[in-house]
Amino acid sequence: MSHTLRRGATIEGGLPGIAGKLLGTASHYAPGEIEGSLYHWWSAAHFFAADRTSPRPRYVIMMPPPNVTASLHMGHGLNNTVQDVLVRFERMRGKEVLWLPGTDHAGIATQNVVERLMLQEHTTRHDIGRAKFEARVWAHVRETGATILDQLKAIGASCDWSRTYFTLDPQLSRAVREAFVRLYERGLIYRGNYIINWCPRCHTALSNEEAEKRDVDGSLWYLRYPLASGSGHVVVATTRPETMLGDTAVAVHPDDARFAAMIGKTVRLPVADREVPIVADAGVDPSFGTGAVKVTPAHDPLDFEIGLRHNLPVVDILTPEARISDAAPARFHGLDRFEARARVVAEFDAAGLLEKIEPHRHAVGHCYRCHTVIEPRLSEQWFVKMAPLAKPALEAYRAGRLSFIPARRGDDYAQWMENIRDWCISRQLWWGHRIPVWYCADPACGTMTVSRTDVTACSACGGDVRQDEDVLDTWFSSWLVPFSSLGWPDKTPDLDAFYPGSTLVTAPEILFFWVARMVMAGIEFMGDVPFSTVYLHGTVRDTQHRKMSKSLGNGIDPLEVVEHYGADALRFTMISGMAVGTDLILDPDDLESSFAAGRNFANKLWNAARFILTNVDGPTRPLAGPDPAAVRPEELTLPDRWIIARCQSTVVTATEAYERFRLNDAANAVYRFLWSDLADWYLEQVKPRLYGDEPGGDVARAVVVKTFEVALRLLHPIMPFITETLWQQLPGHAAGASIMRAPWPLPDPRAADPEAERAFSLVQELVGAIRAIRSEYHVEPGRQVHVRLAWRNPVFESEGETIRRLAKVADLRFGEPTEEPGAHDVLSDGNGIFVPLGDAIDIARECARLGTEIERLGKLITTQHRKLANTQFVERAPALVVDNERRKLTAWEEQSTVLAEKRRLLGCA
RNA sequence: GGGCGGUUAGCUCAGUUGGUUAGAGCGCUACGUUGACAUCGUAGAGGUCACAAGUUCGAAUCUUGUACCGCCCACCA
Repeated sequence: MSHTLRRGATIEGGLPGIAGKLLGTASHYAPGEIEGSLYHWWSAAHFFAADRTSPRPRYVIMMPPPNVTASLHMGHGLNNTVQDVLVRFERMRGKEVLWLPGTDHAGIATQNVVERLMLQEHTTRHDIGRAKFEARVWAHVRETGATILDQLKAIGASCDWSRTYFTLDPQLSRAVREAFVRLYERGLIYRGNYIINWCPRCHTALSNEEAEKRDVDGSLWYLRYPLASGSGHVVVATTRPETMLGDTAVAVHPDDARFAAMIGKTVRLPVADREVPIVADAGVDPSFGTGAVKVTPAHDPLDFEIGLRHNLPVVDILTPEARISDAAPARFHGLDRFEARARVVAEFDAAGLLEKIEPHRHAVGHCYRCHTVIEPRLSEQWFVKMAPLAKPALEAYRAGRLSFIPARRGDDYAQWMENIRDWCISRQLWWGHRIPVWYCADPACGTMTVSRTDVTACSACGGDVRQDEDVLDTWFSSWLVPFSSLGWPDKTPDLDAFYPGSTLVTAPEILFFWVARMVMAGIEFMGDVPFSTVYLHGTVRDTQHRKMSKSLGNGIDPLEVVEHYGADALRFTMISGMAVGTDLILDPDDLESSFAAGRNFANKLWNAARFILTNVDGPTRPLAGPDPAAVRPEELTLPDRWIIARCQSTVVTATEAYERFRLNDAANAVYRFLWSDLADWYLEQVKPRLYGDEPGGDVARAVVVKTFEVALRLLHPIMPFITETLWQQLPGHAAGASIMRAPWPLPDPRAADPEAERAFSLVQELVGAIRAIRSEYHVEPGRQVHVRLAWRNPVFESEGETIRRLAKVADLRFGEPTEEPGAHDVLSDGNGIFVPLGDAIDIARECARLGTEIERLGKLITTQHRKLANTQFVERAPALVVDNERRKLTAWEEQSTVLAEKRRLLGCA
């Protein structure tokens, strides 16, 4: 198999700093000395780069672009490790892989960061003006911009860095304008006055998705509005009493008999001292509060609609800072909304108009960037009409062109699409893509020009124009990334080669912000979904299941983990610790408990490789194939056949697990093979042959190297550094080749060998049983014991040497009943084990031990008898199951008989 | 308020169409420096699978209910 280097790159003489390091070195793997130079080599050899001219099938992943000002946290670490695992897997499987990285300009977030910095310098963006502020942000971004991408390299991310993008790049900005203008031309973008989510701290509108709902313990205030006619009143319930300053009506349900007589009358609004009508509107829920609702069209979405239906005036009582505006009585001017709330309530109370206060828990919107309580506020903004975009995006999902892992996330997607609401895309920020709309300066003309290119004169009258002050929602550029990053709207070769992509890997938080919108944009602008599978992985949380965050101080710094444990340990922990649909729980106060396993595993591999390499000199024989030097089947010992079969089954298990995104299963399968099967058993078993004390050393070497090498390939996507390091040391591949581009191991059905697996597992069982007896009776570690087995078993004869060595047995004999004192046990096939221990044996203890075991078996046998005596079971259960149960019973009975006989021989009471 | 998940060993989690004597890693206990590895080896302790009822020859697995935890959605002011 050839390992083609990209773009003619060749690495002369192997890897700098790695070759020759392995042998004769310390017994501890030192990732820090290796990872950097390995990554550099991979990168320099263009192993990460995608070749658009390649005839191979494509595999494309768009990295969720981190915020340009972000620095790496565990969430990024997890997200990008998952992507890297998939990408490395598919690369080895022969796909032409593009993993495209980029950064997001992150409008609000970045602007906030820079504004905070400026605050320390005692200046604000308003002091320096828009142009200078933009320049200031650019300077900041340029300075810190690539930080997070560089940090990703430390965890081994194999992105195609040559194609890295930034959402404010000229090319992507052009795409944004193109998308805006096209949607505008299709009538899907409009401008209008609606109630939007307003963040009083960021001074901008937010989309519905950006308004984070949180349950808050508030109150429901019952306010009495006296009827203007003089006698009587109506009581309204509200969670925001201060908004009554902007009330322009009271509404009741048209069918509500309690208020029928009041409809059409007016109330005298206390505090604000205005007269407002009582109207009937079907939007009112008669069962909530008093059934009468105060109507504040400027500050509530439902009230706004009621206002439209009844032609009510709109009184905006709030400034952009959420202070009371001059639309309210003078004594309220400038009060913060919460101060005003207290003051309004106090005045109602003083006037005897506060009916009651009830505690009330309800959801309140918070800004997703700064967590300030959002104010619903009437405002003129730009919107995208979403229903026409959602329809085909929903159909694509229903038609199976888009699938989710875990599958139930598809329900969330469909539900959101079905209930889609228009997207408010204008933001009152300075950092972002400015809205490509120009207004004629001449009010008499009033023309609005929407343009792909900058406009300097009115398209109608040729007069001066001014551009819309607002910028677009950050997500308006992100949703185009699957194609804008490839050159759209131009028909570039990259776009042709790499759209649509394959898999999208992200956290569920941005399913609606980003994933769903990308699907809509992909279909709208490219005519096809941007990816076919969405893998939504879990969230990184602490042991109390709280999301890791800077503000909570419960974060773990991935780079610190890399420094202390190595990138492979970090990756192994994250991958093996998270199943599909579950979160990743880590303890920030105990890194050792989380990451030691990965480090230890890497170290185990390091030492296994040291051992193998000290005993392998040069190329090994092929295990199969036309090569006349190939190992012939009859040359293989039972342990050889066993480890080859285990290796084969690990290939099948791991491959399927990777394919099904069950990465933890893949990690565990390879872990178990390498540690439990290969290191604990096969390497221990094979030592004499490797040392040259026995014939067949060349076969043993071939088996060891081959199975180890296959396992390294299976593990490479998860632990790329250690696997590459060790793989480089193994014989049998071309100079300059990388495991990164080595072919994925293919399942070979001929390697399956159930007979060998069964036989060797009996050997394992016998060794384990003898060891347990040794341990139980505190036989000195160095001392050899004699072992007698009740009956002859060819496997134990052929593997006698192995058994003697691994269990420290002096001699293994068969069928010699004896009455001397010793310890007894029985194998699952009913074969009895006897270990004579002479004076070391405690007869009473041994009797008790056997008694306990017989009792345990007795219970099983009783249950089993009952089960098999049950005609219902025997008749209804599948024959295979019944047979199996019969076999179990026989085995238990045999074992029990054997143990009972042993007890008799010992003279137990 | 609606929808969806989860609850298995001290901790983090596996357990695929019901057939299990319920597993792994970490942690814990005892012993151990055997010619790869003490970041290791060997052996071991530890679970009425949240609770209750049901379906079935058989339930960790299916159904219903309860409790607790979590996620998503929602204009009852």
